[in-house]
Amino acid sequence: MKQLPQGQYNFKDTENKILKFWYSGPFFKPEFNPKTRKVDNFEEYTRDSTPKWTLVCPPPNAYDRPHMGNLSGYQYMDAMGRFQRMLGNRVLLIPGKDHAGIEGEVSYIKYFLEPQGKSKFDFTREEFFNQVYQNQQHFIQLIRDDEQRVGLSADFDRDLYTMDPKVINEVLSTFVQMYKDGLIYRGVRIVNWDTKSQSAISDSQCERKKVQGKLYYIKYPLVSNSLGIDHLVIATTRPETMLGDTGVVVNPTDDRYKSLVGRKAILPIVNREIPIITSGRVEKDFGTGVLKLTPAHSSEDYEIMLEWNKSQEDLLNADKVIIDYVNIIDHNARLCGPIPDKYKGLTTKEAREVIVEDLRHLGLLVKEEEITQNILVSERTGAVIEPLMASQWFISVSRFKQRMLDIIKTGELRIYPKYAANKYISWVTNLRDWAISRNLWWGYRLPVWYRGVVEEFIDDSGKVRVRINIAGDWEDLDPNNPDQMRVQIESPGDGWIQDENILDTWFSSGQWPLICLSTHGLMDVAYPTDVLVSGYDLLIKWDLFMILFGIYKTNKPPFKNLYLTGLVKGTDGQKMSKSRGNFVPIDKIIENYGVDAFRMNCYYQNRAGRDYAITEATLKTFRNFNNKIWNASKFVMMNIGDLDISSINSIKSVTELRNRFEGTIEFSQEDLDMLDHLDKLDHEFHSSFDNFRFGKITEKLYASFWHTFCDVYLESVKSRVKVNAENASDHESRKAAQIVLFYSLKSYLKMLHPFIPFITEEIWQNLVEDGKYEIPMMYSEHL
RNA sequence: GAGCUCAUAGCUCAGUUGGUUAGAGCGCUACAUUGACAUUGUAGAGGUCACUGGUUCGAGUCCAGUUGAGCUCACCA
Repeated sequence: MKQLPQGQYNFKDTENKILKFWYSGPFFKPEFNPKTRKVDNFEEYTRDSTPKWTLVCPPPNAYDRPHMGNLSGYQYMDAMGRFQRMLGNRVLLIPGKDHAGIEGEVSYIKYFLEPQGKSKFDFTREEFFNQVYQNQQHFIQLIRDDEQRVGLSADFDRDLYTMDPKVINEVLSTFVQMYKDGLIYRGVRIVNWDTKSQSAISDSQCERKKVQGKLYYIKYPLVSNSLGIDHLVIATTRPETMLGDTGVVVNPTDDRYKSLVGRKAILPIVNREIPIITSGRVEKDFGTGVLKLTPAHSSEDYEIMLEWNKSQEDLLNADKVIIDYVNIIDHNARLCGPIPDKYKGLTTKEAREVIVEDLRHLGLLVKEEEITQNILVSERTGAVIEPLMASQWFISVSRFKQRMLDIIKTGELRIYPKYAANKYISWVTNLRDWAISRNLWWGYRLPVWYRGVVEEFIDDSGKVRVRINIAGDWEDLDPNNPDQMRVQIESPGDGWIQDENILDTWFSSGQWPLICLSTHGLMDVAYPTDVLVSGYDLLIKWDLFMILFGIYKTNKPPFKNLYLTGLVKGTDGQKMSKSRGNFVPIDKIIENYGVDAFRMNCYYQNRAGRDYAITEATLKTFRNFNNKIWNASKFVMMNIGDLDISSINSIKSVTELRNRFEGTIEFSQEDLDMLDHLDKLDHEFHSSFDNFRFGKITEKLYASFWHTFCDVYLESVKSRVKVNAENASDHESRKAAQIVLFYSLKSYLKMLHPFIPFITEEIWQNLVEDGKYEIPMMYSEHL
């Protein structure tokens, strides 16, 4: 047995050495066969009856080095991967890199173009695309280095980039197929319009922001006087949108207004007659209990319109009151449509002032109130969202909802922590058709072709219309007419123009597990994958869309277990970010404390869904722990040099150990206590991986190694192993202690390895492998 | 407004289906050690388990309510 060098544990040199060793062979490939120590071919690997265990790593954004959330997430994936390998399973962790759509484009412009005083419009679309592509290639190498550095045992030969041509082709094929299946359509619908990026964005890309606003009370006259009432007062924070009102809504149970339902009001300024309808969505207690209905510029009003029109379907034609929309805001947030000329072209902000002033002159402004409101802003650009009607591409989600809910009930998908399933269920239940086109350059361009120039415009009645110019003539675009529009990957030929938009990031990343597996021919072998690890903030974004696409393509979720990690907090307990200055850079962590200490910090006392902090105090604790492991191992190895380990090396359980030496070696009580303790710990170790309780088991391992093994057992056997065995009983007592020391240390190394692989590998190679470094310890024997 | 999570030592947190005297790390105090390890050891101080009720032989744990914190969602236009 080799002896460990004196002194403190040198994590820097050791970790570099171990990294070199791991990457000196094909050890992280599932084709690696520990029995033959050779790489099987793909066929042998897929046909082998050994259980497969597969995990797709969430691809970090390729415009920067991985952040702390990425790096700590890897630790869970890697611990599970190593554990599964130790069980003897064929393990594949598939790494990837994400082009990051809107963020990729925005960050490239911000960090590379703006410093040169340029914008993307200084280049052609192709030039810009190639620049971003090249730039991300550079980062991909840096990211891969970081991933390897923190010990991620992924198969980097299978590293996949979302802008890889194979990936692009598969993403676009899905689009074409879903279009054929009637699940993707081009339609006019209300969207969240980001005026800054000039693009629609999905609900999950918006966030709420509290602002101080004003609530304006406005008189709407009635068409005829009734029971002494000649007007209604409505309250609104957005008076400028009144030009697009197509109705007035009250709660059906509101006695104040019951008699007015079915009659008409006159919309001031434009003098349009609009019906008074009802909806349970209207709050009686807010404002005056009367809502002005602007379906084109409020998603709530849009829903009320749809519900109302649905309720009218069964009525006789004469009794029907159908509500339509009037769109009066264009893509630049300026007024347009069937409105008086004086308002046309004003921004919504300018229009608000003018209209309030005009209402005041008309004597229709009753009062103004200060109010705190939650307005919708774009998560990425920060721009205020302008809800408006637009012709966009949508995915129809209704067909997936039931199945997406069922997989929770049937247990086909398990979410950790369990309570997060509630959030998933409520999001799926309320999922609306998903707008997937984005007005950007960096991403997958829609595989949609038009026979001529296509133009979206708002007509004189406030309707959004799309027209196409074929051979000089404008006609309305009919998406079902193949002479006007086709959905396919290749251009149909000369004269066909490709849609300018790109696909939403989640459209591609939602297919990620499917694409990773199919690209590598692994759908039959590894789908659904075993676990997906993501931050809980991605549950309603990425995770949800992956499940949607998984169900679309296979009727199964793409993973059996979803482990949601907490978010990483900084030294001050706040969410970690560079701008807050509570950020410990990974380079500094590795330099000062080592990767193993960082990894322990990620697991220790942590649970699914709970935020946790990476702090220097904790890192120091685990650096000290590693040093303790090092010194204890050194002590054990110094004292068992004359023990023939070959006879005990293959022993795998405490029971087996005791049977082997039954009648030949008499273990003392302290030996037996130690062995019992290890036996229990080993059970907990296994069950903690079944239950994803990493915090618990690392805490136990830490306490057990330090306090039970070092402080109690090691201290108690010192005199026994040091004695010069002159008489037979001393000699036997010494041998018993040596056996327990060896077995204990080996057990601890195995149980600690998934979490702190570097130091355990180094000690293992010397303790068990005689310093050979031929095969990683996770393969050298099964648990 | 709704939902979720949480409230345990100075700080960060464990405490699995209720069961002796409530635990760990860091920090603090005293002492020790040339030892495998000062990145150490031994001992110690420090808690009304947010509050109030209830169930129970027994509650940090279960139930109801109150207060406070955080997160998420949302139809207060």
